[in-house]
Amino acid sequence: MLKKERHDSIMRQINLHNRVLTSDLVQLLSVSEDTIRRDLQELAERDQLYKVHGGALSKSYQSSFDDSTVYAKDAKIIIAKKAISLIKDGMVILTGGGTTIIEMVKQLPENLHATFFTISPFVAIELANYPRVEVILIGGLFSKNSQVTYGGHVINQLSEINPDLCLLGTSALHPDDGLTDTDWEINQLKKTMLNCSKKTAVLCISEKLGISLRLKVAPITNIQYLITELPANDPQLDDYQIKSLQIL
Amino acid sequence: MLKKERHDSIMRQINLHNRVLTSDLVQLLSVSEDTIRRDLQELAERDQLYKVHGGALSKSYQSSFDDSTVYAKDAKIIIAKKAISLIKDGMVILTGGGTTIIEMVKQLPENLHATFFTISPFVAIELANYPRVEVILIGGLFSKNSQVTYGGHVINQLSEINPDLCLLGTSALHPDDGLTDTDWEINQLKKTMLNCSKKTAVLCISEKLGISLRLKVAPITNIQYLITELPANDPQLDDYQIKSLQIL
DNA sequence: CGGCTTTATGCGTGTTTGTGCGGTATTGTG
DNA sequence: CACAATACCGCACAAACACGCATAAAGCCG
Repeated sequence: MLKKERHDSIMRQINLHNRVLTSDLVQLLSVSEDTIRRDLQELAERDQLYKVHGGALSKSYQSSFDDSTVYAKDAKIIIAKKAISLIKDGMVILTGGGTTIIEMVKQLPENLHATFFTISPFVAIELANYPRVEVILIGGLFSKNSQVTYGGHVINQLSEINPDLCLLGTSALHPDDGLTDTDWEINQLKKTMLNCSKKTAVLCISEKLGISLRLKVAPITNIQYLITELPANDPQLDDYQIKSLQIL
Repeated sequence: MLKKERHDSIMRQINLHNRVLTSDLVQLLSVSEDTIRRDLQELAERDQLYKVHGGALSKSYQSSFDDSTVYAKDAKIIIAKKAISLIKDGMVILTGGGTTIIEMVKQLPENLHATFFTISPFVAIELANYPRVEVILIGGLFSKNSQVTYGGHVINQLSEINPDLCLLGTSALHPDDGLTDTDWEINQLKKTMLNCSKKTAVLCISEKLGISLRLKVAPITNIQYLITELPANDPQLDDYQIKSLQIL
């Protein structure tokens, strides 16, 4: 087995399970521990995973929990500013949840006049600070993990609205595989959000670029705007330079 | 389980609950007490949490500690304890918003198995900490003042459910005028909540007793339980000693 | 081809890390 | 003060790791 094949296999395992144990990989790939260790080290140097004693963890898993405190906050504020440039007075906007979106909401101009639909209670609470914004919280089952409402009831209600713009946080974005996720229900939800909206903007910190998870939400051609903290001409974004996608 | 995963798991617990007990974590993560203690120590050294005898507290506990600025908190905790005595495993419960209700939710037994409908995002977020509780957030317009959802859409959805118990915070309760309020929409909302439920409990700190506001929600005979921080035989409650109303 | 370097891998040895256990000290509470 | 719960300390041990070295395959070049 070639080194590259092994690396791919390891990355697949990681994206699938969010974690790998060195000992499991030894068995799976039938090579020595040292080899696996060297593999993980290399991949870690390339920032493709996060190495820990005993194995490795997915980067996206990583940042979804404790990082949201300080680490990526600056990046998220940059993203927020860019996203806000898409929002005009009088628009009807649908948002998902996640720290990136909440950061954006906090940066909105004081006197914005708009209508927001959201599936995230946190977003609703933040939006309540804006006197001229109408907030509609879409109700349904409340997800303990994602802290958004989900399930059939939410999907039904989404099918009754047609917002001008949908703002989505992301688990992963890949040039070929598009938008992907790990949770089936959230996956359905994102699909519906995307379909019911006239346009969709994806807010995505750069370290989630190039990653592909188990479940496919939508091809990249279904998205109109990609917002990252990088400048639009950054080489990391080269793979996303296609006609239908505007990069901010 | 990798150490880092354990740390993430602990941090998630803390961010949700604002506190963790060492003994709970031992069970949850199936490792020895020493290991948990070392974990907490490490996280404390990294300033990710605040270690105390018996467990740890969220660093931002101060922010939720500022709900010590919540008025009459001690009284509300007493009320909470009494209200919980009404809740049995398997019940379907509808709650309103307000600090009293939120305080109650925080005091719920760890392993409660129940279904909660709520119009308050805050309540939903708190309830999400309980693994065996199903949370349904009723969606609709989001009120900037009361921080609950309201309006026709909420009323419609309420008419489709029939919970065993409705828990209501109160603006005012009067022996003759019953439950009253000042806001027209919230008034409609409370009426509907009361009507759709099999039984209703009113959570009310004593100083709101004997007050009557502009808009009438319901006569006192429509309420089954009155919960205050006072003992049931307190003279202040004499006026409420009627057959249909049980005072806790 | 033969000699040379480069790259990838495995093995042996000593080190570090993570975890549990037993015993003892400390803390909180009635 | 007594008692239980919790914390701390040192030790033991296995698992994971780092490093140097040996080996072998692959690549390169005159």
